Amino acid sequence: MARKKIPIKKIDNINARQVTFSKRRKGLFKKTQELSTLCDAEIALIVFSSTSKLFEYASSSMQQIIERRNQHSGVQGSDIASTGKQLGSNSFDMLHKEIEDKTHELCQLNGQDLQGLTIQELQKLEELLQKRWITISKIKEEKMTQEINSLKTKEAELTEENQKLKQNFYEQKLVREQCYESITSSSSDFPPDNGSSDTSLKLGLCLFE
Amino acid sequence: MARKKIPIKKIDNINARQVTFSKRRKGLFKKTQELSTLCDAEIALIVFSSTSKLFEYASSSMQQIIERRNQHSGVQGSDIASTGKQLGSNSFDMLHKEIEDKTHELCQLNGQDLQGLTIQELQKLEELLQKRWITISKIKEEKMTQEINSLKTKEAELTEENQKLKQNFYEQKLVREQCYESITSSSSDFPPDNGSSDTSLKLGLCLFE
DNA sequence: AACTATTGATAAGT
DNA sequence: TACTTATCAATAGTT
Repeated sequence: MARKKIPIKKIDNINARQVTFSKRRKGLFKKTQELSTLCDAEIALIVFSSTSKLFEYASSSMQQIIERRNQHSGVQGSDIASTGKQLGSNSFDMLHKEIEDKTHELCQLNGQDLQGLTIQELQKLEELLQKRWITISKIKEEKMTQEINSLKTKEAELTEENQKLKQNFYEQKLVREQCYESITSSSSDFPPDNGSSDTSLKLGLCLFE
Repeated sequence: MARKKIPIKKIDNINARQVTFSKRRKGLFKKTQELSTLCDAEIALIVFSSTSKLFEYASSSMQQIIERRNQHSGVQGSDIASTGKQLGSNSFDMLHKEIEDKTHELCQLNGQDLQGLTIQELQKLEELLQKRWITISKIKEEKMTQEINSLKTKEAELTEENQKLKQNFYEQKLVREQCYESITSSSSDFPPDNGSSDTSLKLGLCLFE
């Protein structure tokens, strides 16, 4: 764009590269801001220099734009969120399998040369895995909530049953005492039940003593 | 940059805006790729048009770059992730309060003019809230797991207690039958227990019939 | 969408 | 790093 046209490939000379980086970065951020302002677009630009220094621009909030993008990605593509909900209880297994497949696919691609299109594919695969992760996260949460509710219900049922059994036990005790009285005409109490497994033995002895 | 210089402000004419958006977007993406290639930089560009259409470029993986940026941001500022872990059981309350404070701060800032530095501050606040959200998400998950385990333990205890009560009930029944035999010398069986709450009434009638 | 006059960006030099 | 400037690239308005 100036005294000479330069080929678009990595600049070998480190000094020249850093100078170009500074100049072009400045121009890029300016263009980004201009596009955002002129066309009312929401734009995020993240730049890491080869020396790992971070430069960034966001027309609004960086986090907001990233989230919006993630949501956008989630809606597009094979919609797993809705699929997962339709599948119901076995959705976890299906997603688990899908993840394994995609991971396998990812490993295979990593084994090959990472050229042009392959990077794109890797990117898509990674984003796909990301989507699955989000979906699974939601499903996991749903399942945990369901399990908690289920356990709470079970607890309530068991507690109720417990109460009934205790009541029955108490009533049995009363009946038994009446029975005892009818035999011996005595008003002495039964020994208190300690709940151990040899209760019947004690009671038996008591009856025939 | 052409026939006439245009002011950098939102283009009113919708048609002209869309045309400019197309042209400048194309240029921006080209410049982005060029910078990435020439200077070996890792770059992510996210563009939402005013009609909410998404355009994006990432020199490697979008998710990877976003995560790298988050890590970069995460290192800076007051590290809450580690703070949250240190706080332990009452961390939820502390974080809850912190969020309320930050939200309040955010509302105050929104009330003011959104000029230069204020947007930066808003951005930082939003990112701070995001960090809190992640921390809370983890804590919530921990709590859910704890509750599930607690309920499972409770269930086991109740089931055990239930078993004992049932055994006691059965043994009581045996004793009662022996008692009945000792009065009437009859071998007729008791009616089977259906576990309902009026069992005692039936048993009572049975005893005195 | 294509054209082109004009402005903008920048590579090389200082 | 900043400034200059010759050149190339981007694009606003037009067709």
